[in-house]
Order: sequence, then C-alpha cells, then structure tokens
Amino acid sequence: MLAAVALIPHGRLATYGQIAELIGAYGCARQVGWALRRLPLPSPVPWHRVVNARGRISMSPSREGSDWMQRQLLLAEGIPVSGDGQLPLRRYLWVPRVLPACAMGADD
DNA sequence: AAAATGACTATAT
DNA sequence: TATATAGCCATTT
Repeated sequence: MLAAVALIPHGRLATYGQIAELIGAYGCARQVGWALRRLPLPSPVPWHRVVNARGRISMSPSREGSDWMQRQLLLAEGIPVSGDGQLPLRRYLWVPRVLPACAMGADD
C-alpha cells in the first residue's frame, strides 16, 4: 500500500482509486485514504502526491490542516496548485506503465 | 454481530 | 459546469 504510494514518480500525481487498483484492491479508494490518514506527518512516503479523482486535495476537518501542507509539498514538487487545492491532474497524473511507451511522455 | 464512519468514485439532477 | 445521491469496502464502536 504505502509501497505503491512510495513508487509515485517525483512531480507526478496519483488518485486514491489508482493506488487501490495498483495494490490489487479496485474500489478500495477509501481504504487508501484511511491508510494515509493514520500516516504520521513526517512520513517516509510521498503521500502528498495522492489526490482524489477530481485532481483536488481531499481536505477534511480530520486532517487539521495537513491538507494545506500537502499543497505546499506539491508546489515544491513543481506542480501548480490552486488556492482551493485544485491541480492540473490531467497533466501530472502518473501512469503506472500502461500500454507501450506511446503515452507521449505521459509516464515516468 | 450490526451499525456508523470516511484523505473516495461514479451517476443523476 | 456544479451540487446531490448512491455505491464501496475496511476499520471502529
């Protein structure tokens, strides 16, 4: 699980469902979020590269404010994030080795 | 064991 | 294009 998140390339994004699918748990997007929630702030995994399917940072009162921290981290990665946590998922979405390298540089 | 909850996602308005 | 509603599935009470 965290391993899947850990292998997200630098400067690239991935959705919860994507991670879930990657670990062989399709439809378990919520569990991914659950796992990241219990993750400590100084975590060794790039949890900030994980966003929801709408390409936005999933904010919640449970996160106290770590969501905004995520925004900062993403900005540090070189990903432009709007004040609302909206980011160009279409451009930065990580493609875990889809078909051939015909993805026009859309992969890592 | 049943019911409630949540860093989600996909449809329907 | 943007809210509202309904599925989903593991964890928690």
